[in-house]
Amino acid sequence: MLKIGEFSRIVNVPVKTLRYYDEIGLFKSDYIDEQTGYRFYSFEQLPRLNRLLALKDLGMSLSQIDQMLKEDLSADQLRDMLLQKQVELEDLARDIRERIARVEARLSVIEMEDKMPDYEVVIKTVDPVLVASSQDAIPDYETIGPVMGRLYNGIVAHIVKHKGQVAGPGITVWHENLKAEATLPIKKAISEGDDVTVHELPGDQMACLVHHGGFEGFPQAYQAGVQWIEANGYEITGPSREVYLQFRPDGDPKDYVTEIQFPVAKV
Amino acid sequence: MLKIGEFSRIVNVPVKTLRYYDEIGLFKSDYIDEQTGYRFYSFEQLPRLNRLLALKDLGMSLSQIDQMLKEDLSADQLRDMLLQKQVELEDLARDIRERIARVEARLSVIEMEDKMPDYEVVIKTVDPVLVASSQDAIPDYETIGPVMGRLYNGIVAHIVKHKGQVAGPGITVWHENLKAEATLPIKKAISEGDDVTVHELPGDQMACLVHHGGFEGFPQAYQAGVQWIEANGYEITGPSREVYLQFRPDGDPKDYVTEIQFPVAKV
DNA sequence: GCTTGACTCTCCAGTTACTGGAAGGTGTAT
DNA sequence: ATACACCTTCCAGTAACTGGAGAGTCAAGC
Repeated sequence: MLKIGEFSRIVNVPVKTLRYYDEIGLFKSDYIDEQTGYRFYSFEQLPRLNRLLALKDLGMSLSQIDQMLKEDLSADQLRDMLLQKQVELEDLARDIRERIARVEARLSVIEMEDKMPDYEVVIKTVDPVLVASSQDAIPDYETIGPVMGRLYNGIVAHIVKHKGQVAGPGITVWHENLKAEATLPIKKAISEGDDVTVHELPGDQMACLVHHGGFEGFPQAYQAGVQWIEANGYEITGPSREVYLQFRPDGDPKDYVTEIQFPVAKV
Repeated sequence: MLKIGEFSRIVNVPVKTLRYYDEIGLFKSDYIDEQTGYRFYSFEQLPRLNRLLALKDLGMSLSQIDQMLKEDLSADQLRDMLLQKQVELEDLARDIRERIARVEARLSVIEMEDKMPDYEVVIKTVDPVLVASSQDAIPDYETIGPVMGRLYNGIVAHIVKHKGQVAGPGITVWHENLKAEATLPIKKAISEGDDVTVHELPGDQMACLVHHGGFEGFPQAYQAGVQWIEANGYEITGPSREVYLQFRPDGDPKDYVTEIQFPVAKV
C-alpha cells in the first residue's frame, strides 16, 4: 500500500490529478483510511493506470477512456472508438497545416510591407438570398457607374411597382466578360418584368473582405482578395459579388463600405 | 447603426459571442442606448472585427488578439508574436502526427490480437537516483536467479554495515553482454566496498511498462516493449532497467510487480 | 514527550471561449 | 391589442485540471 505521494512519484502523475481522477471515478484509490481520509494505492492498480495514461496519450477524453477501460467492452467497440479518433486527429492535423499556411502568408506580408495586411480576408458561409435582379454588359470601366445606376434604379422602380419589400443592401454579381448583375434582396417573391427577374442567389462558402471608401480603391481590394485566396490554398469557383453595406449615391464616397465576396473551395 | 442581430448576420458571428467580446472588452459595440441597453454596431467596426476573426483563424488566443489589435504595436512585435505562434503550431502538428502513429499502432494490435495490448507502454521522465551497486556477468539464463540473489544480499549487507538507509525498491540495470548491475537506492552516500560502489543512476526519458507476475514472463514483456518502441518511432539509447516494485524472495511470484524501463529518444 | 517539517485532507476559485437557459423588457406587424 | 421576434442581464456549465487556504496526520530528531 502506497500513500498518494509515493504512488504519484512512481507513475509520474501529479497528486492533484490522482485526487481528481478519484473524484470523477475514473481511477479510484484502492483503499481509504476511515480515520484520516488518506488514500492508499496498490501496485495491482498500475496496469489500469498505465492503460489510462496510454489512452490519454492518444488524445482520448477522460470520459472516453472511462468507457474504454470497462472490462466488458468488445474489441469491435474499441476499434470503432480508435478509428473515430484517428479520423478526428487527421482532421485536426489538416486544420493545423492550414493554420500554419495562414500564419506564413501573414508573416510574408509583414516582411514585405512591414505592417498588417490592408485587407483582412475571412471565410464564411453565406446563406441563399432571394433577389430582384437586372443585368447588362459593361463596355468599359468608365461606364460602370452610369450602367449600375440605371440597373439599380430599374430594380427599385420594379419593386415599388409590385409592392415588394427590400430586405437588405444591394448586391452586384460579376459574371464573366464584364457582365454585371445588379440585385436587391427582397422579402417575398414578386412578379418579374421585362428587365427584372426574381431568383435566388445561391448560398456558398465565401472568402470575404471589406473595402472602406470609394470605388476607385476596388482594384487593390480585388487584388488583395485574389492573392489571399492563392496563398491560402483556395480557388475561386464562381462569380464574385459586391455587397454595398453602406452606400448612398449622394453620400461622401469616403463613407462607403463594401464587402467583396469570392465563392471559394479548398484546392 | 445596426442592432446586434443584424450585425451578427453580416459578420457570421453568433450574437452570444458578440456580447461576450463586448463584455471582455475585446470588441465593444459602437454605442449603447441608455434607455434600453441595446447595443448598436456600425460598419466602421467591420475592419477591426475582420482582423480579429482572421487572427482567430490563425489560432491566436483572445488575449493575444487583444494585444495585436492595439494601434501602437510595432511590426516587429507583431512578427515576433506570429513567429512564436508558428513554432507553437509546428510543435502541435508534430504532436498530432505522433498521436496518429500511436493510434495506428494500437489499431494494428487490435486487428491482430482482437484485444487491447497486454502491456501498456508510457513515456516518462525518471529522476536520477543515488544507489549502492554491485555487478557481475550472467553466464546463462539459468543462473540469473542465484547471481542476482547474491548481488542483492551483498548490497544489503554493505548498506547495513555502513548504516545506510534504503530509499526505494531494487533496480537492476542490464548492461551489454548480459552484465547485470544490481542496485538499491539509498538516502545518503555511504563509503564503497570491495564489491559495492556508490553512484548515481542518471535520470532519463524512459519507455516504461509494468509486468505483473514471475520472472518467466519477462521475455514477452521485453518483446512488447521493444515492439512498441519501434512502432512509435523511438530508439533505445542505453541499458534497460528493472524496478522490483513488489518482490520478496519468499513471496508468491504471482504477486510480483516489476517495472521495465528502456531509456529512449525520438528517432 | 514535544516540535518540526513533510505530507495529507477538503473545499473553493480560476483557467478558455464560449453556449444554453431563465426571466424580463422592447419594437414592429397585423 | 396582441403576437412574435428581438434585446437585455444574470447564472450555470463545459474539460481537465491547477493553485491556494485552512486544518489534520505522520515520522524523525531532540
